Amino acid sequence: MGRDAHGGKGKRARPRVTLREVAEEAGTSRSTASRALAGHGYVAAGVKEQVEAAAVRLGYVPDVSARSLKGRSSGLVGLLVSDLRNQFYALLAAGVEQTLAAAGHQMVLVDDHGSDKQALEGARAFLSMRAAGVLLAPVGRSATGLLVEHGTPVVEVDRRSGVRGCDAVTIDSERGAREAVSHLLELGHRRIAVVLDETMWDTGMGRLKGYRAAHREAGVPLSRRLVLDLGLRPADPQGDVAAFLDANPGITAVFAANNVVAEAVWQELQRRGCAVPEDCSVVSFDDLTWMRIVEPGLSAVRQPVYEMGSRAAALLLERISGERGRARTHTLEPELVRRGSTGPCS
Amino acid sequence: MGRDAHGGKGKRARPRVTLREVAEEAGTSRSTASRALAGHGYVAAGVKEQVEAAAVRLGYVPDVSARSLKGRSSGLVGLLVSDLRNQFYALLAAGVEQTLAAAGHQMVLVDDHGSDKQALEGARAFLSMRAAGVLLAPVGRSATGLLVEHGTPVVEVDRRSGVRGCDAVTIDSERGAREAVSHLLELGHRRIAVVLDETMWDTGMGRLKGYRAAHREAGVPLSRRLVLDLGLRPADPQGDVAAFLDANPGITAVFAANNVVAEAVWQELQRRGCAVPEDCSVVSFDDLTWMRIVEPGLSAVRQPVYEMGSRAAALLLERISGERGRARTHTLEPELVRRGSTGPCS
DNA sequence: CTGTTAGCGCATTCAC
DNA sequence: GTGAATGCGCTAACAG
Repeated sequence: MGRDAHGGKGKRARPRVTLREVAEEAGTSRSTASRALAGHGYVAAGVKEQVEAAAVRLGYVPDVSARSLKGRSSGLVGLLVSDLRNQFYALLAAGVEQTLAAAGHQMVLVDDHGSDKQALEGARAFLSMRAAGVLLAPVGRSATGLLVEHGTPVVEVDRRSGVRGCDAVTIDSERGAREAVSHLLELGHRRIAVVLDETMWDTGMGRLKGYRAAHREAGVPLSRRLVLDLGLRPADPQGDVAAFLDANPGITAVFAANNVVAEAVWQELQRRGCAVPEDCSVVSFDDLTWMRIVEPGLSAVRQPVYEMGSRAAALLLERISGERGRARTHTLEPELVRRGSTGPCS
Repeated sequence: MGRDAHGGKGKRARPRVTLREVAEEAGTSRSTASRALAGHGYVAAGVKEQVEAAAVRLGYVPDVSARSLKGRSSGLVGLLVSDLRNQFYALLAAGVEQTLAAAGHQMVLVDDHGSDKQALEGARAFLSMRAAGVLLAPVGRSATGLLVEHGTPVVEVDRRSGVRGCDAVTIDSERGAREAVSHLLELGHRRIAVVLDETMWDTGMGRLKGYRAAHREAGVPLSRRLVLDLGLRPADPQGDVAAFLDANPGITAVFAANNVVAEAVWQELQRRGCAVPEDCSVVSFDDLTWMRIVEPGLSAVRQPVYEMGSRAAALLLERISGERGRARTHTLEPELVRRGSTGPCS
């Protein structure tokens, strides 16, 4: 009894099998064994098999610490997101992981909770582990800056920090927003509210611009009173939406700039018994699971989030394998999905 | 022109600042610098400041590869999940990340897509990077087995593989299911279907047991015909549910064993215009965002998923810092949340 | 309290 | 083709 269930890192842990032991088992030198396993350099075919067999027999697991100390980098790739609980980022991470794993890389996931300071810490951690590259949705310039400065390949996702020297994969927010709002305008709506939680990034600002552009195109005047900026991480988003709707009774449609605000808007509309789309139409930017499940379905601008993750990862992999050209930005196209939440203005 | 936007790993990358340079800058030896920065061992207060200042001035970033090569492990902690796109796992990961980050550890996230083979590869990768510990939702015994065998602390989450020597954090599936189904029985339902996607783990089997136990307690006979096992990753879950409902017209309530099957059930009920709860009541095991947003709200057994992640991480951290005792299993309690989707049997 | 010494496990010259 | 030697950056004994 009381025998350690856990080897922990203590005495019971079977000591690590090293290349040296594999070499001995195979009857070669360490360097030959190394070449045999790595596949580089010249090794006699027979010897190669011997070594591989020995490695399997002994349960050899290469040590990336040693390898990356010797070489340039660990195979690790960092991913920095703002809120893993937000399904948007979870899907992004899933896309990234998928592509990375297929290429034999591992993903180190750090959540900065929207704080630039934590992002910087994350970046430092990536540097510390000699990450082969980093993907991030910037919350400031510092993380990207530090990484680029140290020569770590960086690809920004969703937003761009403006730091020079890194690739990016984003979505055409303005265009998506324009389509969504044009859709509402075509349905006859004239007092359309836009709800956002920031205008400091291309995402929020782009969506606001698209909202405005659609109005201009349709010759419909804009009103500042119809813009609600909740700010990042609002204490009571739904309450803010409620107050806003109370103060602007003429609103017949709402454009929600992302899934977080869309949720607040939807819930508030439901709470006050507002019939959708009869009393008020709604469109969201960002199309998540719940939006196709609710009744009526929520019309939304679909972002290919998962694909954005894998594209970004693919771009990064190219840089990691030595691609040198100048910084590229891939812009993915969003797509308006019309469902039941948008109807003609009554 | 065409100056590399990317330093890549090539020439433009500023060479890494090493401890040696910090030591030179501070006018001490490498070991003193090391001690000063690490905080262990004796260092004169003044010298410590000197070294720290030098480190900051030079932008020193410690190299974990070197550190873990010397010591026992990198600070990395692995997390292996079955499907990051499933919000359940995303929340779990978020909880894990949060707790790990607070303790200064990084999380390496691997998605095995439910394949034991990929899980094993992931485990090997964790071994390779000398992970300090690993958290996983097992899809077989091999990953856990390999890890434990090598002395890596392991904590299983959500399910248990049965491999001895590792801690676990799970949810009392049986109890949660029993509550959910008892709730339906109390409402007068007598033909209650249960829909699952596996019965090979404590999760699926536990929920089935709970379903049965509730019936026994209420003295209501069981019928095999009321059990639908879709199997993991069914091609057309909604279609299967449809066929099942067609074949069993007497059903007045459905208990969905997890969020994935709940979605299929819900969508199918909607598609066929079945009024919830008037025509059919529904309860889900697992309470996700969309379930509180839909109308009527979906009654669900809430699992503290995020907390499960952080508890598991906390347990692992104890092991990592040397805790030796025998394997522990923490069982978290689920909680039935009654919403509009459950009503009296008509 | 501090510096010197000695590897951690591996990949890479370079002779053979 | 192969093996001996070297050092990646760091920390943990040791002496001083």
